[in-house]
Amino acid sequence: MTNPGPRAQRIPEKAGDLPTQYTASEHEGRIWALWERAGAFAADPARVVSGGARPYCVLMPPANVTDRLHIGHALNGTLQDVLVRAHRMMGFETLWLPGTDHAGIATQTRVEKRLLEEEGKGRHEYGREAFVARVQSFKDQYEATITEQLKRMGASADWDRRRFTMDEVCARAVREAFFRLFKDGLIYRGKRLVNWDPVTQTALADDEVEDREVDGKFYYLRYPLAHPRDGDNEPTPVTWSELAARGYPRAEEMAEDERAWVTIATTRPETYLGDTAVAVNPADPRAPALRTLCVELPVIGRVIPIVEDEYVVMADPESSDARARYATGFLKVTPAHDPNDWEIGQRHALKVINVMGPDASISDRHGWDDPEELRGGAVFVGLSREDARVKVVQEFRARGLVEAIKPYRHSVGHSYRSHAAIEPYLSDQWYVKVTDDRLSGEALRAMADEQYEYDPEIPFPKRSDGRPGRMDAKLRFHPSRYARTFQLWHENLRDWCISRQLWWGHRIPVWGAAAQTLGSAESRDRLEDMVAERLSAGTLARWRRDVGESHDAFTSGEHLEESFLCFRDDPTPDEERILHECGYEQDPDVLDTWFSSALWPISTMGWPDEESELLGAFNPSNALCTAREIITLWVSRMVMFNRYFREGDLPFTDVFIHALVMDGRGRKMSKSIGNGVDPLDIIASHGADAMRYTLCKMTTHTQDIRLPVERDTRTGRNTSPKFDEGRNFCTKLWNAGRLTVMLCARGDAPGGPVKPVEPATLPLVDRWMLSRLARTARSITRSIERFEFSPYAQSLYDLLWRDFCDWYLEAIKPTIEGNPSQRAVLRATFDTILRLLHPLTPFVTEALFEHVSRIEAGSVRGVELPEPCACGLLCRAGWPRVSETLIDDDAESHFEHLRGLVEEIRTIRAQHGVKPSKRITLHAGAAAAETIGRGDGLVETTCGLEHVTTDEPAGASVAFTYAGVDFHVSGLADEMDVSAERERLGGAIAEYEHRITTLTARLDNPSYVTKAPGHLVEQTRRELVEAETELDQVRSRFAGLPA
RNA sequence: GGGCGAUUGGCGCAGUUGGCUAGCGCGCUUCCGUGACAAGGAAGAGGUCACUGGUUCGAGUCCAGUAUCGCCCA
Repeated sequence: MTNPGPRAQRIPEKAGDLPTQYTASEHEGRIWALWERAGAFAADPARVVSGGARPYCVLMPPANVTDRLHIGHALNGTLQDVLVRAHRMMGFETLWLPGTDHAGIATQTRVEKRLLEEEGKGRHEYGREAFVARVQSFKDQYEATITEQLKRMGASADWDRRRFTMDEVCARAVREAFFRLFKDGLIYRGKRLVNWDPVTQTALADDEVEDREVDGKFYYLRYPLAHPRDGDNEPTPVTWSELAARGYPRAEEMAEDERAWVTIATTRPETYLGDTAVAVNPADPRAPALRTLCVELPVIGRVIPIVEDEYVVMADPESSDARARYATGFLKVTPAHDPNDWEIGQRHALKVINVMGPDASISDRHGWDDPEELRGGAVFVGLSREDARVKVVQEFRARGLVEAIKPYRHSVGHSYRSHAAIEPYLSDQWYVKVTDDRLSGEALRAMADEQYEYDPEIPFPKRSDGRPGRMDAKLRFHPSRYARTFQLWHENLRDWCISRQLWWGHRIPVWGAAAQTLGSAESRDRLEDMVAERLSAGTLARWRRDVGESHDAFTSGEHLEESFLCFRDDPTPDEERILHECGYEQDPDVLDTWFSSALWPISTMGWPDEESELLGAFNPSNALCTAREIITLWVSRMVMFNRYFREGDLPFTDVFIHALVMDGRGRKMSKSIGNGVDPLDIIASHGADAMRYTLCKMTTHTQDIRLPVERDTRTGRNTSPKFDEGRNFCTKLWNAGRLTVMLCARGDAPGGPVKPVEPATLPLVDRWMLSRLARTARSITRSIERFEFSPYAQSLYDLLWRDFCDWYLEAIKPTIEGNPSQRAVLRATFDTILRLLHPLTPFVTEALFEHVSRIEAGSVRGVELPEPCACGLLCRAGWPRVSETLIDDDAESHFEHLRGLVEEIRTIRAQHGVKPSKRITLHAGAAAAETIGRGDGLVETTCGLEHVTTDEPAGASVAFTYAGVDFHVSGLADEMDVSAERERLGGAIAEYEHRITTLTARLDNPSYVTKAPGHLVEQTRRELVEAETELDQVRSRFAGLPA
């Protein structure tokens, strides 16, 4: 480190130049500006492509533009920045690619809400284009805020490469990906029950639905029995006597001329309007008697069959299963409004009657239009589902058909965005066939072999084309248990609904029409020409869907075929005209946000342009840092898409799953509770480095993070005392730097070229310090590789505070002046610490480096500190290479021995109330004195000794034994404090006695002696002998005390 | 319902293949304004490692079960 560059010519700093405290706000802005001006975080893909450097790339999970970042994002960002800064220093060509996500439904909902509050208008009053423009400006605002927050945290991302999921580059990738999947038959349109959010009026993916416990009721409704309809005649009622004749259990107990009924139990009476069957378990004793019979739905008069299906839970009041206790054995089947009923409907070919509109009110315009039924049912049309429920129960009650109502607590799906109860809703949606082996199979095959759990029950997904089905990629999760989450998800995957009835998002590039209906012969010809031409050019994909007989009543019986055209690029105005003439319309829906997020690893790098340097240099990327729930939402989809579009390449090789940040009471941070924390608030109260240090320290592989939140009454901002630790650490570091600068400023500067200092020739403390340095450098480099963030922070804490400050700096104070070798060690050590620490606390280390890098001192053999690039900044300096030859076991054990002695003496001083400034004398035997002497003054300096002597003490003294050797200290006071000494020795006796008991017990156990490893038994024996001698000595001293 | 995690001094947490006289930070007690640092220094007090069994010479650590809390997916 002697490189006498231009900086080395400058006059060394004086201590007075540095204040005694590190005030983060005085440095952070200035240092960020230095980094930015130097372009320190810009990645150069050309260096990778040309083979000039190894790549390291982290993709920042794009933050939603719905809101400011909270402390959870700060954690996420800190961990990534640690990885990125460390690898940059290690010489990798490093890219950290930042960006934001348009977050379709979340953003649209927020903007709609805001517009409604501020301007009293809904989105339809603006129109699509104007509304999207409003969302756009909302997005701009939050994107700027988020970027600012990340920069203030010190995020060393390549900001010039920032992307947004809806910018042009990303949109192109979305368009191309959709086209290819469509062409390859991996996107289809399906009529299914979807999770419908009636407030935002869009379909939701399964994972956007949250289950919540709700206090509801079970309604017991009687459905009158009838014979199947005979033509248009009124249905014929079934009486109890008739049922009795059919062998229906206990029917004879009923009034025989009265009309018979079955009782169904439901939590949603309003859906009875869409019932198309009643189901009973075939094993139910009542089932045979009911075969061929129907029920007649009250009020609307629909006659529906009774079907037998094993799904139906049989009634059992004694059962431990709540469903059986509440069940009657009869289940109303509403295929259009319940996913389970949908399945039953499919099995029994039942009609599907949708009785609700998109806002979940009862409607006669979305599939329920039987005029006869509507005569009676008109009273329900237009009611909300809640009002309809009340009305239905009223109508049933008026007819004596309500048997009971019981309270019932059950879980109901709610929209994660609007929090409205989800309505299972029948609609046409686009799906990605992720269950296809080309997608989910590839995701499983991506897993690193040692993380995949083989199950003999589940055959390993072999490729459909017969290529080997072994793991061929190396996707690893950290901690490894999350691999299981990933695996189970893909083994139980369902197709992914990707259309959203929103305006904010990527519009689905499909034009659709009922194929046989519209257009003149001429325009149809022109359409066919256009299609043929585009098909051969590969810019269009077509799919015809045979929808058979429509479920919708208004087209019932009609055979339908629909035609869909997917355009690789936008149709020309001419083409659009033809499309319109032939009845084609572009799908009004947009894609699920995760569709564009899934492409993030490649879209941000320029895909589908395969020539893109970024793509070639940095895909696959290295580490992805994210939270647990993201494994299924995002990681899975990125893996599937990256492999599909990039011939099996992974989006990244390692996934680190970090903790969830909760408040002090273990609750998730949320807006509604108001326990969220803005990182800028913490930066204001503690500084960015303190925040980063603390978050990192809390990141272990098991625990979620509890963060007690306090409101600072002075500023009105949230803060947390948790961050004090980080702030204290920064202050300590600052002062260590301050002292280092001061100590190095004294004495003569080395004149001319100096040979590197040879560690073997140095005093004990220096050899010990270098050994500790080498050990720590090795362990933290390993911690970073293993995503062990807490041990990384912890070992640097120990190195800086416990080793460097508490012992090294204290020990060298008297000797460093006029000792260039020691100055070299001091400087090299502190410089190394700064570098190792930089990824964690970048601002304070950069600020100190400005001073430390100017220190003139020689180099130390074995400590290589590569100079920063031209910018001279620590963030572009090389990772320290501390040779393992510096690890010196002898120096460490000698040092530990002396440290123990020092602590013994300090304890005696404290117990005898000796003032810190008071110098005392240590009396030791010749051998011990020699050992102390080889410590080069360590003992004398660190426990306030006047000197060490082999003479017997003349006046009052205190005797003690350390490591089996007798010592005395004198000069504590004029007279010995007898009561203090009695207390001290009494405590020591108790301790030795306890020790001897446990050691003796261990050795008395014959199996310990025979079975435990020999060296352990030996050690135990040695310790026992030592303890026994020392106990004897302490006892005799205690006895010898004056009364 | 399936999967995963946690339970260690007053509080927040470490403890990697079993060898521990169980560590760290905050807080607490006593002393110290000493020439880096009071956001500091020195010395202390404080824990039957949730519970019950098992394996082992030896269990905070491994196994089984119980209880409580939490997360993810249905």
